[in-house]
Amino acid sequence: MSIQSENTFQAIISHAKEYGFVFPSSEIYDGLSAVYDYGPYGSELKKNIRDYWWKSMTQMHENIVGIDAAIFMHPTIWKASGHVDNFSDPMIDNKDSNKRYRVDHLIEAKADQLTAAGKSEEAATLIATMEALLAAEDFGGLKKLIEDHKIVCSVSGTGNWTDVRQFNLMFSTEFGAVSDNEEDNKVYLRPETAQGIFVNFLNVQKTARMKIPFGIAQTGKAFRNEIVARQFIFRMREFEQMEMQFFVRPGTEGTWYQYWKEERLKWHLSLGLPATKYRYHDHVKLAHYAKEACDIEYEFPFGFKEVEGIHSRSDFDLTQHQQYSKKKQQYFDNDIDESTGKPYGNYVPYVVETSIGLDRMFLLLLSNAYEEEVLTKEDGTTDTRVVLHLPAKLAPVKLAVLPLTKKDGLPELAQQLMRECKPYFHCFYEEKDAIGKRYRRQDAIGTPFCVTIDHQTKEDGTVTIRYRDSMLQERVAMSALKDLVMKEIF
RNA sequence: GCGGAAGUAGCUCAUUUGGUAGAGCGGUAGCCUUCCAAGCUUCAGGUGGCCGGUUCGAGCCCGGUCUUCCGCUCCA
Repeated sequence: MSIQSENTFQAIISHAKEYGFVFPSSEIYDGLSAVYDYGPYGSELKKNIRDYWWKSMTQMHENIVGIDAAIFMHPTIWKASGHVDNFSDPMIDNKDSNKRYRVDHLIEAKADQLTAAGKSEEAATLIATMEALLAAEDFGGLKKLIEDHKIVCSVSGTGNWTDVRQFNLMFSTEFGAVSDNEEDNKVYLRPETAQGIFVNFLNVQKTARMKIPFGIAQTGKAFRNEIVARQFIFRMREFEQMEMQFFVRPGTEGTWYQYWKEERLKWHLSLGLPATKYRYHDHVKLAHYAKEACDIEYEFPFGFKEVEGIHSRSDFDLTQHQQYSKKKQQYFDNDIDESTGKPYGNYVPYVVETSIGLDRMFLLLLSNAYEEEVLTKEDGTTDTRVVLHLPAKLAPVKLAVLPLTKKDGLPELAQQLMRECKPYFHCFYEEKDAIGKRYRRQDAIGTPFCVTIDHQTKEDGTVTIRYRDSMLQERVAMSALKDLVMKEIF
């Protein structure tokens, strides 16, 4: 029985803070908007998710290898990828309708009106002025131009505008200590990890002697200067991605797209997460690089939201890099094409991408795990416990070792068990407070197994293992414990 | 970015019209107990988000700012 209150999300955020999973960044300085830090248990959980993903990609697929590319990359990469151009347009908002316009679209529409009214000369002047101002990045001038021509919002009909702003979602900084010209030294913090894979495509293919089809996996931080970043760690300005780019022969991308679409959902379900909380969302409107795209969505407390994306990116990225870098990004395919009897030969591979947000996966697990459970005690009274039903293989702490008392040599036996298990998985030792209280503390951080050492342990070498989800207890040999836990977390 | 709401101890919240802040839970140290948050004792923890204004006096009134949540917008 669970209390699914409407404040579940709030409760999860509080719990994450109270038990050392997630803290607001720079909290003693009032925090930094949409930036969060992971605490002792949070960093363990996050690392476990990352490791599980990494292993499922690289270790479990012989044709997938990993890399770890730098966050700084050559500025031209972002021109080639389309990130610079697609987000360099100045925008303006109407304060009454809250509708946002691209400044050039707004002014061009006005020019069209003028032309239609027979004032084509005025229209031409307007366009020329606009282009000069855009080239000079004179945002004040652009706003004035809009106001001077009494351009109004088509929804509200008013000319109540905000200032003109440039919404580039990439963070930039200067590269190198001495700078004569800021633009020359401008570098971006990567807005996605994928490009680090694309630009290393040939390095990896050659050195790891990979044959198509093959994949390159990477986890790492990415940065986006989101206009609105909210919902706890769901949308942050600094976040971590786990991406895999799968390079395939042109013409086979549809099959591989289907394959990874299904494979990735299976990965989620392999963690024991409920299928009913998942759904696919196929994209109708596609990004500039995409051929096919879908999201794997999960039902968070605030609704169905994207956790992972699977995109068929065609040869867009490699072709762009080939063009901008003037280095061929081709692969020679020695396999025989049955229709011609000859090798497939040189081509730019197509790419199917799987891209999952690590922080979103973290929030997903926390949302799924959190429960305020009502317990009915033997005397009929009720009690509640807060428990995180995290998958055992991802839990920050796997085993809590708890001597029933701190006397009679029980701590010594418990320490012996600690020494035995510590090298294999994360253990936690505690002898303070009543046993029930210690169980509850472990429930709150999602520890799947607690072990109690009592007086009987001294006589027959058995201990009590207590399971987090069922709260059931069993007597098992202390010597069997390590293997018992190992079996559950692998 | 626009609109709405909120910010008091680690968490959840009190503090009746302005008079220099309390509780429960949690934490800590110890006693006692020993299989599901028992009890007793000890201690720690807040310049009321921050800055300014009004006032003899501000957690409370006013302005600004930061942060968070909700709706809209955005999300290559």
